[in-house]
Amino acid sequence: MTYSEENYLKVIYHLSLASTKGVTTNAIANVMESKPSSVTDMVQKLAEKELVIYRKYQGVELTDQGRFMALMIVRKHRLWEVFLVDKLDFSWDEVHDVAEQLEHIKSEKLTNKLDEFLGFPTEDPHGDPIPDKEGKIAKIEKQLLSEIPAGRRAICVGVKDSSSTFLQYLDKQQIALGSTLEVVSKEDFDLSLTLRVDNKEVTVSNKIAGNLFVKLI
Amino acid sequence: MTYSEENYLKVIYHLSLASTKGVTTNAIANVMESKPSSVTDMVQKLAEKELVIYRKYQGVELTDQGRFMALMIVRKHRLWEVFLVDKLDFSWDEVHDVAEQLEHIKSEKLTNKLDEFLGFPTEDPHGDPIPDKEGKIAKIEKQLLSEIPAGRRAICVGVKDSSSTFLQYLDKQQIALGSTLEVVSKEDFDLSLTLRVDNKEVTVSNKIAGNLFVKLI
DNA sequence: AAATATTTTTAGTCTAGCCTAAAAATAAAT
DNA sequence: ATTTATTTTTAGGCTAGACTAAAAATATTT
Repeated sequence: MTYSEENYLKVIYHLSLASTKGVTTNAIANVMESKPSSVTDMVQKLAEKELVIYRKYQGVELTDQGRFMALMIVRKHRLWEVFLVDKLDFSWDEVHDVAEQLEHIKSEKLTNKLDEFLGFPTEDPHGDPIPDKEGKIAKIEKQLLSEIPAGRRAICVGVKDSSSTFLQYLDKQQIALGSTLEVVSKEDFDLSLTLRVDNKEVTVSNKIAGNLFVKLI
Repeated sequence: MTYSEENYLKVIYHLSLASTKGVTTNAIANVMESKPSSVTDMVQKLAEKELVIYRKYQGVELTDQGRFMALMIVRKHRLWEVFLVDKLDFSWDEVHDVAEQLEHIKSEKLTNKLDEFLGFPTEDPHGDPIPDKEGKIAKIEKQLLSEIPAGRRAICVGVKDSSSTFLQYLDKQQIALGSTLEVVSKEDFDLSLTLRVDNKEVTVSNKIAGNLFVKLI
């Protein structure tokens, strides 16, 4: 498996979570910042290796083998993120690019020893679940903050967007994983929310609330 | 810098330690398990980038910039080896291949945080010195066991060959870094040595003794 | 010093992974 | 149901980094 093939599998995996149908050439090209024609080439190669099922003009789906490989890459990515934050004191908005490189290191032993060293974490610093060595993912119950009605309280458990601009915004508002948020009120006009966090009131837009995962309490 | 360019720089660095003259095309090709013609190509490319000085038929030398880059790769390689052994419980004969991959991860912050996390080690698990962030290497005084006369005692401080077969041989003889070795006798015929290690006598060939670095005590 | 052997470079191929431009298939709109 | 727009694929190129085979330079013998 080349570096590039691994990236394709990973992207197809992430896109296939969002839709039940086949993942389209265009969707892959957008995420990879490449061209649809390049995607067609690679997808045909992956199909020959039986990592994806490809039907012309219909998009691709992962085979069991392909999904497992994608899960192992996601596993490595998220374990390394935990390492960077927990052991090396990186902040949660700095880890992505480095983990993007580390996820390609090939050594099952390394991955599993790292997992052990970190205490078998089940979630990465953004609240995303970490597949175990069999590829199993512990289901996390969560909903978007934007779906919580006024008056309810919830704990912040994850982010949908993990871009550094969004994460830094949350830092500025002192919202972190584990923070308790009370939805004080919801504005009908723009669906913005007023929250109580650490006894301070903060107003966040609907866009923000639509990128924050919470668990009702 | 590509993965491949980094590997060339690293190999040229290691070869240039062994000889004062330019590093030859053939020597590089042998280490890289590639062909001399491929080396010529790459070396010309590195020369254009001013990482090496290249004179046709005369071999190459690293420029200051090239040497620094090579040192940073060696630094990463050795730091990761320490990580694998000290934190993840790898044995010293298992780390090379994984470190060979990890050395290419590009993040100064990661390298320096890792260095700190490990307690700023000065040597890797094979006794090789770790360059600091400026590229400085602490000079380690050491000599080959084969040069020690009978009757003297020395501490094992490093290995010249770090192939897993050699390292596993040392494990079997219970010789580790830090072990105290007493040269009981030296055979004139084949230059083999009889050593006392942990109150046990062991005989090692001249080839073994020529790959073990020690410090007299 | 000339002849031979070795090393190194050049010239021309090949593959992976990308690209552009054009053709073909599918989807949307009238 | 055509026409138009969009998406996807095909065809043909390009570059990095490897290769082989042949030519050129250097080293070694005699």
